[in-house]
Amino acid sequence: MDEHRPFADSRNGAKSPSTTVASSVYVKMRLDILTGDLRPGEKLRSEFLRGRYNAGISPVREALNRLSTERLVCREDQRGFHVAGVSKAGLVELTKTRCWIEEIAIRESIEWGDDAWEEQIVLSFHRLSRTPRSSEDLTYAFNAKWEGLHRDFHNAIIACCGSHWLLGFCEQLVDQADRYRQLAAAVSYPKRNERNEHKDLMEATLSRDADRAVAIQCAHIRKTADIVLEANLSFLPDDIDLADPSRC
Amino acid sequence: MDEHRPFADSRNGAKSPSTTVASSVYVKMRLDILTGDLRPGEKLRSEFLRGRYNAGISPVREALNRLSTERLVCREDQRGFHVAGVSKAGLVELTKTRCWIEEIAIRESIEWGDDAWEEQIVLSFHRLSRTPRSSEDLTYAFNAKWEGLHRDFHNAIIACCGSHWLLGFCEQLVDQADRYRQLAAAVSYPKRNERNEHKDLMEATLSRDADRAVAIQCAHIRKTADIVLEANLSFLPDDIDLADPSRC
DNA sequence: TTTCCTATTAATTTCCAAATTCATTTAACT
DNA sequence: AGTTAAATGAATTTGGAAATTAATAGGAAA
Repeated sequence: MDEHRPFADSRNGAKSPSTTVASSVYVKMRLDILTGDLRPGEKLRSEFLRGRYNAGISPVREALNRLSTERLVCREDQRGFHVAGVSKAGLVELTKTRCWIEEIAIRESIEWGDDAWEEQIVLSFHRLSRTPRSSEDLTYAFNAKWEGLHRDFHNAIIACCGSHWLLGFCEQLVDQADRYRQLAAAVSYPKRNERNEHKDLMEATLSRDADRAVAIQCAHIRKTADIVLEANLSFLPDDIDLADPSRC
Repeated sequence: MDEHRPFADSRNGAKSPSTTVASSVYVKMRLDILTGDLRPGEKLRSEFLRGRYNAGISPVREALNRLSTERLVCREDQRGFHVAGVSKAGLVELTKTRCWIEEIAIRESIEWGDDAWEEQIVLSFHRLSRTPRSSEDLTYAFNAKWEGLHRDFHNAIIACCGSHWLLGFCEQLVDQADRYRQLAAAVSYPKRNERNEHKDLMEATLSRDADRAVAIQCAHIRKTADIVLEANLSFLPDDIDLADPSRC
């Protein structure tokens, strides 16, 4: 119960959509999982979360239940909740699926995108390219602003695919991929020139060259995965351990 | 608290995974939404659900939160829950997306499927073909057994696609499509010979003719959608009403 | 009539304590 | 020793009451 209802504006008829504690916990916990602040496989005890997010048990459980159906949290009846686990095999499967789904989204978006769509891509690329990847200069530190703009850019590309379902699937897969990306961000930084990759993607998209845009995007996705795989992270198992409750 | 924990088997080491009230409500409510027993757009008040499922508020809310992230229920902070709405435009978008996703799943599954996969397809087709579409003879009545076997058959086809994500997406889209199908089931029954459609799909799949299998499956999906659209159901709006809270 | 404000009612959300279930240890027995 | 059973402790799950918020109705002012 900290910053709940920061401003209850009731002057004009525009109803201010006040949020709930459950939703606020949901957003925070989701972010903590994506950044790896809550580590893969970690047990999520209600008392611990109660303290961490300064909320009661009910809103905490509501958030956990929401996250469990998006596969960020895994639930076992009568045995509570875990952060979903990760594995090399899982990353390979995820990467493969992302390439399939994003290919459709890009092709459709390029076919149906209009002027406003093009402008949004240019704009979001500009904003992204002016923001540093890391919030520190020499070492890697999570930069929430860059992360947000990065998502905006990739979302702008596929925005006109014509299916809310497809957009939702892409987002869910990006969420999952982000968890792996954060695991290796420190290792890979600053080996990579992501700006050029994004620039190429933008140019191919704006010139409506679907084949090339798809190729660039898939290479982009695979490269990120390869960096994680080649980092040989000790805490990343080859496959999902079926005895592990965080397998999901 | 009716049939909770039907048998608490603790003889052998194999831990019997006892379920929770929340999960039981979740399953029941999900089914009620898929069959249309809880109608699209309907408000879901906690008191009403409390009575309907004979449970406390906490498990009911946990079920609602789970369903809301799978887009079967739509949630508005401080304003409660609705069954997700339906519309003609929504059905068109859903159908388009299903064709995209299932095409990938079928092609991959045909590429990677083994002997056991083929046998499972034959088996599930056999079971499906021996089960009546309707649980009554002349008029349509929901037949849970047929619905289950129907899902099993289509799942068997794509089972070897190699991606749990893709399988999950297919299932989510089938869930949504089922809601539309039930809306028009009474109207379309018994106009259609679904058995032949399934037979053709099975044969194309077993002969590893991916192009044909995809064509049949997409036609299958589109035909179902067309029946719903052409039924001109009075309660099916053209587009989603943005003022309607059940829009999601 | 319309708009705005207030009082009232209804519904949602949250906290918390009791009930249930799981995990671990200890004891008893073969 | 090894296995089974009971006992203890810890964690999850649940029901309901209290707090918060939205929706509604009624009345005053423009």
